[in-house]
Amino acid sequence: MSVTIKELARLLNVSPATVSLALNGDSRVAEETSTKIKALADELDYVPNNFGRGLQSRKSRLAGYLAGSVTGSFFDLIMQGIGETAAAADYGLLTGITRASEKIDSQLKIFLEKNVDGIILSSNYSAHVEQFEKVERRKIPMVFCSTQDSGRHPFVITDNFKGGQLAAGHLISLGHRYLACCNHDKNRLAGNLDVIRRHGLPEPVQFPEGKELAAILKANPLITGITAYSDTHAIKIKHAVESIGLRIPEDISIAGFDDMWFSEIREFKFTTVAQPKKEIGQAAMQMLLELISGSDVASRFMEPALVVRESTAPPATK
Amino acid sequence: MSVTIKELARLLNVSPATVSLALNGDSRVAEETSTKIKALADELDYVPNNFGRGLQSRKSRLAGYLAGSVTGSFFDLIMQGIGETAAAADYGLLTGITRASEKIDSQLKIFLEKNVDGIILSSNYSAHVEQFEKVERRKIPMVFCSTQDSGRHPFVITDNFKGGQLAAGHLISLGHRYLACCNHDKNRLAGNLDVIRRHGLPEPVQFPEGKELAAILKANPLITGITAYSDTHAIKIKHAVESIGLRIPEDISIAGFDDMWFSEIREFKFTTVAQPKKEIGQAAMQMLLELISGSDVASRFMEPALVVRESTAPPATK
DNA sequence: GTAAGTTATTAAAACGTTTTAAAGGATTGC
DNA sequence: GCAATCCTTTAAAACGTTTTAATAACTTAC
Repeated sequence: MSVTIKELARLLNVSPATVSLALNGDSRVAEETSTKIKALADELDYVPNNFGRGLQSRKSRLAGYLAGSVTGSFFDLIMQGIGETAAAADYGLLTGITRASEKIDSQLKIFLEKNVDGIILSSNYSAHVEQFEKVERRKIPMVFCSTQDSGRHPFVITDNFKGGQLAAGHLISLGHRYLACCNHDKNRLAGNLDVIRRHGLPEPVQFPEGKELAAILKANPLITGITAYSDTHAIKIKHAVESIGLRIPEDISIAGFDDMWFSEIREFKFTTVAQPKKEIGQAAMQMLLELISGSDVASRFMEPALVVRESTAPPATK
Repeated sequence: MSVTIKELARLLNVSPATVSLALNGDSRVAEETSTKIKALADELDYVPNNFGRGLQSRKSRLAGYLAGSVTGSFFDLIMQGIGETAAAADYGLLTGITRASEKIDSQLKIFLEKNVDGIILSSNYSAHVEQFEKVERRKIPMVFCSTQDSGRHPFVITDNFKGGQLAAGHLISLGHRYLACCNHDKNRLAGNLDVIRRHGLPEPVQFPEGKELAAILKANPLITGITAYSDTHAIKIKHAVESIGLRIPEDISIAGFDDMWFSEIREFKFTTVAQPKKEIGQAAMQMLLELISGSDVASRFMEPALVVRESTAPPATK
């Protein structure tokens, strides 16, 4: 089959130990021998066998990534960030994309069987924490990516409080005084409220569910600005607004969150708070690697950025 | 660390061989012994070590998946299909999401190191086939998923010819006679042309690039229907159409392809040809498993389905 | 009561790597 | 010239599993 250390050793009349040492750059092996060995390894296209290696080192250089299905480019870019960082560290990324909780179980089983050195979790699995017990019992390092854990594991997440401040702050700076916060992320909402209160503005209407939005807007004609939980959510809000004959941004300004690809197309032109998606993925993997190497790791908050487009404008003078 | 076969053997005063045999359901081991062993394994949460196993079997039960970054839900669902099918067969899915060709190299290297039993390729890497030479030299089974290979490897793909027929056929059945085919997929275009010619209609304008669409529409006022390469592409076409003051579908009908999530929202309501994305992923993994087990595998064409929404309507009577 | 056959178990080798302790050979210091 | 030191190499064990061939303990048949 493929060439092994033993084979290289045989061909060069040295011992397998020497070959292993040389290939791992150990300074004990003579320059000349080392060069010779590396040259042959290169020529014969030697690839270290991960089984033999893992059996010995008890490390797989494999990371698991578990995520619920996520539409849009959000998941895509995070995963790309994770994957590229993993690859740069010679780590493989074992992925399980699924929302169904029975499937999560089987994914975790596979992660264990394949001896992943660590696991990154996106999306919120708090509902089935018991399924992670086995993982925890094995003390496999875990990092939460774009979700916040209850405390046992480090996480990386956009600074949602600051993001909430950016969104509401932008609306306020345009002159809006009566806002509605359509935000079911606690921290984003807190950021909204913080800046609203700082400016001494009236308490905003809150409808985390965003359901009866049209009715609420009708009942509160003073409202001119809305913070949305996400850009996807902003689409629904836009529909609700338009359904009662109001225009964006002339009558109502909407600030989204995430900066998805569609936010910049003509139909939407959403002002939004961009999340550094790829960087989040990179950070998550970086943190996992550190955890694996035994270091302590602190959670990280990533910087959000305001992107102003055309869904926000100064309120009409009434 | 975690419990091993040896440990189980020691605790039960049997040999490791017996434990292994029992756990693998070999009929040679006595019913009673087998039950005892399985019970303890269960209790102590035994997980077979993939290194030991792989070293012996030379199989990793790992599949590689390489894809370019793809926006929207397309990639997402395909990957979910692959992953779930893999998990059901106790296979782990090693993923590399990247477009950059240097990164592809490093991903493939990792696939080799981790001893993947097979590889699924999405998106088109024909540009750097030389990088796959090592993979081919090692005779690692490969399946192309949603791309077509030159012939050496089986693929699974939507029947694009039929999809093209569906799109154009739909426009024709609405009464359109002068079409434009904005389709840079050869087979989809061929499907378009086939049905157009069958109906004896005039040759359509073709602008695979879709660049100067506005100008072309102005120059050809007879055109009332357009087939788009994808739904994403349909957005651009819609913009071009609207930029010269034409309305959809009153003046121009557009048929998309893919059935992405955004195609059904109010701003678009695209009539489109749906691809069975998840099924494509499932089929790809299924095929790979068969290839791994040594069977011969034929390429598969998956059935597209027409989804009629509001971007198409009968042409205005002129 | 022995031979043949059946059933259940096991010892040992193998897979490919890393690592430790030891050994061999050369050089240096005195 | 002998011991101490250094540099390079290696033998051997270990990691956890599977598998093959052998062994042991029983039955059954005659």
